[in-house]
Order: sequence, then structure tokens, then C-alpha cells
Amino acid sequence: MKIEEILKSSVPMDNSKKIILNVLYTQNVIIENFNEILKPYEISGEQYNVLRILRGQKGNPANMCVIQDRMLAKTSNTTRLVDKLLLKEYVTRKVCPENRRKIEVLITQKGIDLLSTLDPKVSAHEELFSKNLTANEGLQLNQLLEKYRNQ
Amino acid sequence: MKIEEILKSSVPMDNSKKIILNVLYTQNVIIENFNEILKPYEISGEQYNVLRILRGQKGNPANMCVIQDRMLAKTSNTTRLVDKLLLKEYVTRKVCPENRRKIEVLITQKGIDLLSTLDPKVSAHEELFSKNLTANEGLQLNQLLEKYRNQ
DNA sequence: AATTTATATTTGTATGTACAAATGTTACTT
DNA sequence: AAGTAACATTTGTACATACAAATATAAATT
Repeated sequence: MKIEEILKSSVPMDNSKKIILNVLYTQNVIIENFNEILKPYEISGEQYNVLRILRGQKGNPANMCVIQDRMLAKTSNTTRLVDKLLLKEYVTRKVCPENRRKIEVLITQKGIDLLSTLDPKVSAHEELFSKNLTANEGLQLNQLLEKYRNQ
Repeated sequence: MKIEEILKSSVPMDNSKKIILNVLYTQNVIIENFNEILKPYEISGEQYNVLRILRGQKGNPANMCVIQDRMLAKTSNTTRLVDKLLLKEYVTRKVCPENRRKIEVLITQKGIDLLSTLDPKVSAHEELFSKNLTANEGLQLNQLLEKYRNQ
């Protein structure tokens, strides 16, 4: 559906406004759908994101600022996200011995197992949308978004 | 910058995953930039969105469910957003006499004035990004997003 | 007319976001 | 070595999101 119909806009919009609303709305659709997948596992999208980053470390611990750095929303509060994951025993946390300012966060086997369970569901989610586009259109969409957001 | 560089991903990603991360990240960039504009006026993005919908009513009051319907994030809590706007005197709120279940929300002159001040800044914000694309690319981006999100 | 169902909104709770200030540790400067 | 600056993380506060339950009113059913 076109963005004007979704927002029931009465007046015609500039294309530049339409792009913004389209990006924002598409993000909402993606996130809502993704939350549905995560819901039975009682984990939030941001918590999932942290776990995914930790698995990507392949056994090496990640500091808070490394996690922060690799997250989409740079202003998320990593401390509190890790707190929640710690309660569920998906991660461990200890002070770095070489530099006592830093914290070393590691994913546990329980965390890895959760991600393994989620992997096929996440892939299906990704394809649910991208299947609407041809391979070429998918590449184009990525290129346009990357070009668009350069400030 | 490409999404893999931004997220410092070590492994190559499927294009379908790349699209999702690109949409999410682009939304973050747009929102962050927009919040910068609103900050001096002590209004949040969602509050702005409600005001914009109310102005679009052209003098007619809007019920809570009408506002909800026209918002991007369908799960936002309209009651509490309107509460905040009421405190700042940007809107009025009264029970609908024909149907006492409904609430009639109207933008005040103060609210309209605020939007008028913001209008040029919002337009500049929209163009800040869209200027990176040709007119044709802009149209294409909208079409691809609309095609992409059909479930 | 009383009961049930549907509609519109509000409230409560947990989580997440945005931002500033506070805390603790290390590195640098004099 | 003491003081200052820089770095890494935590904490506090206000706002927003997600979702379920509660409340109030209107419409439909019996």
C-alpha cells in the first residue's frame, strides 16, 4: 500500500517527505513483525541485537563500548540491556583485569542455544519481505538507502 | 557509508538482511536528525506528529482513534501524548457531546504557531537527505519501499 | 428493561530511548 | 607524586513503546 493511503493523507506530499514517511513506516512494519517472532522467547529486539553482537565475537569478550558501537541505535543503554540478559543467564559480565574501567561481556551456551533456535525464524523474517523484490531490486534498494542517508 | 562498515560486520551478509539493517539504520539517522530540530522547542517527535495530524483536520476536532489511525507507530499511547500537549497548551480536549465515549482533540492557535515556526526547518530536514538522490531515484526509492513491505 | 457485545479511551507495568550527571579508573602534565 | 584530563561505565530522570487490563458509554440482543 502507498504511504498516503496508510496515513490517510488528504493533501499531496512532496516526494522528499514521502521518502521519510516511507522509511519510518517500513521500519515500523519490520520491527512489529520481528517482535512477534521474539515474543514467545521473552526477549526484546534490542536484547536480541546485543546477543547477536556477542556471538559475532566468536568467544572473545566484548566491552560495553564495543557493543554500543555495533548497535543500530547508538543511544541505547547498553548497561541496562546487559542487565536484563544477565538475569536470564544469556551472558556473563566481569571487570577486565588489564583495564579495570572496562567490562567484559560474554555470551553463555544458553545464549548461543537461544540464538540457534531463533536463526531459522530470523532468516524467514528477512525473506518474508525481500521476496517481494527481485535480486536486482534488492541491491538497488540498498544502494539508494546508502546514498540517501549521506549527510 | 555502507551498512557493513557502519556495523563493523566481519562476515558478509545476505542482501535480505542488509535491507532490514539499512532500513532500520536509515530510520535512526532520520529520527536523530529530526530530534535535533525539535529539541529547542521541547517537543518530542511523536508529539509533533500528533500536532501535524490535528492541523491536517483543518478546524475539525479529531478523536483519539483518528489520531491513532494516522500515526506511523500504531501502538503509541495517544492519551499520554495528548496529555503532554495539553500541559503545553498546544491542544484542547473535550468529551464529544454526540458520543460520550469519544474525545475531541483540537489544535490551539499556540499549536498552529509552533508548527508554522517549525515548517521551514522540517522542509529543510526532508531535503537534507533527498538532495542526495535525483528526482528519479527518489521516486524509485519510494516504489521499492512500498513494494518491499507488502506481506 | 436487563443483559450482552462492541466501541472508545484510560491506566498500569515492564521495557526501551535520550540525554545529562555522577562514579571509578587510567593516562597525561607539571 | 599530585593534580588534571580522558576514558569507560553507571545512574537518574523524562519520555515513549508494547501490551494487557480496566473503565465508561453506546448499540444490539433477548
